[in-house]
Amino acid sequence: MNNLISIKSATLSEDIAQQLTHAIVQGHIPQGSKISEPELAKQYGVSRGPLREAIVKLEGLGLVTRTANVGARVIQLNTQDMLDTFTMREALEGMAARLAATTMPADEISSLYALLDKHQAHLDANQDEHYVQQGGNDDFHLRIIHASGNVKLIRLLTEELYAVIRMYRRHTADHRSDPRQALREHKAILDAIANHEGDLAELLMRRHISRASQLLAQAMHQATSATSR
Amino acid sequence: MNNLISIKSATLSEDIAQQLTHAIVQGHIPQGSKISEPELAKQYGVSRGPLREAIVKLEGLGLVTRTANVGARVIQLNTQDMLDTFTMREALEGMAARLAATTMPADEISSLYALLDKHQAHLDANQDEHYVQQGGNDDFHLRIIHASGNVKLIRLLTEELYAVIRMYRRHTADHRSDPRQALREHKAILDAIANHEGDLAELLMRRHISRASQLLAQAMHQATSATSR
DNA sequence: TCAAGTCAGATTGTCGACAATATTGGGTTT
DNA sequence: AAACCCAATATTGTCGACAATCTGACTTGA
Repeated sequence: MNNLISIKSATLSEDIAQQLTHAIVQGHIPQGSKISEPELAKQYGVSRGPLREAIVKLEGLGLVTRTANVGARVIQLNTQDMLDTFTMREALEGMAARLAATTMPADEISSLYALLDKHQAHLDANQDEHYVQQGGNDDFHLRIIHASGNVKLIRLLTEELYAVIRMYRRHTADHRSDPRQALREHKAILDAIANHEGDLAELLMRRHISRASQLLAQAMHQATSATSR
Repeated sequence: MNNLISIKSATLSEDIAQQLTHAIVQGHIPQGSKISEPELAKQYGVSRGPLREAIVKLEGLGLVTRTANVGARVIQLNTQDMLDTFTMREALEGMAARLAATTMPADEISSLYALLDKHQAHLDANQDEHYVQQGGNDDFHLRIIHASGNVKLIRLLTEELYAVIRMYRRHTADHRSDPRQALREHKAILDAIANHEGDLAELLMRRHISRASQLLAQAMHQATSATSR
């Protein structure tokens, strides 16, 4: 198995951590599976030292759980954890939207309006197919977060929490019932930010995320009841 | 130098991580100082392996920053980072208070009222000296957080963020201008929770933390301008 | 038949040594 | 005197080997 993405980092352990994160988020390493240090070390062609460091980092990201003398396991997504995570996200991204309403520069606002137009055009041209914007510069949520200007908040959301959030969003994308509704909500949030209405921006962002989590919970519930049948 | 607290963990690296965290939060290892792996390894009587693992964990906690091929440094507290951190805390603990308003059981509520009475009595008996409640079971904020029932939120606040928050609170405690005001605010928050008023509980918790951060910012500003004089 | 105990195999935790990179101090040049 | 270069030194990154612990199958006895 070869690594599709191979950005040379300064240190092996960083490399491995990135590759492992990608592999887990994309589902190449299945949920709940055990992480075998000797096996992965051989696979990536490194010794166990850097690999262990990478695993410790993944534990910090909440992608694996470690038990002493037993080893690491990839987390298993489940509805309750998802709801808990999205509640946190609601609080944090809500705050980010509030802050963005006072700090976002005018040109970034217009740039975001352009982005939403692009999304709109994509929906029109592709029979409402969901626009894949995972993590890239076209990710509306990431743009808002960065506009908050709060370094700590940005770091927490984009570096520590977003790996797990992305895993859940991968599911959302498949089961999203109405991408146009999401786009409308994005537009409303951006309007509030453009008008410097922090309270409103926060409220709308919260509702937007809350709604997404409810849709996702439904989808996950259906999925589990289907497999258990 | 001996370790005051020595709770035997299953693994050395956990031990070291805990001891280092304590040492940094308590200021035994000064801010901004470099972490020398050989030195600390000798000091704690372990090899560099587990020590490095501990450092990686501390990096995840935001207590140190690491640079490839250079090493780790203890973070340096400064006003901007503090404000950023407390803004996050505002969002998260505000949410915790909101959740607690619907999930906190009646006996825990009475127990918390008793705790506040105890704090009141302490203030009456000790000429308004600030009651030290760092991290223990008498910590009002921690009790609220746990009452939220959101596992992810609890983990984030108590395990990942609280180390840094405690470092800042250590300063607050010294410069707290009016502990009775803080107590009044705690009481108001608890009242809102007891009445199951989630909106109000969140609002009050946010104001409470915001006020604390402003006081702390003032204190830190005075401290820096004093030393630079 | 089943439960408890035992033992081999495999995996994780820890260590000491080597390689790669950064830091330093002295010396040289302009 | 200041700036630059280079070598010596120290520190971090990586590796392979050993020790401690867990896992699972087999044996044994009730």
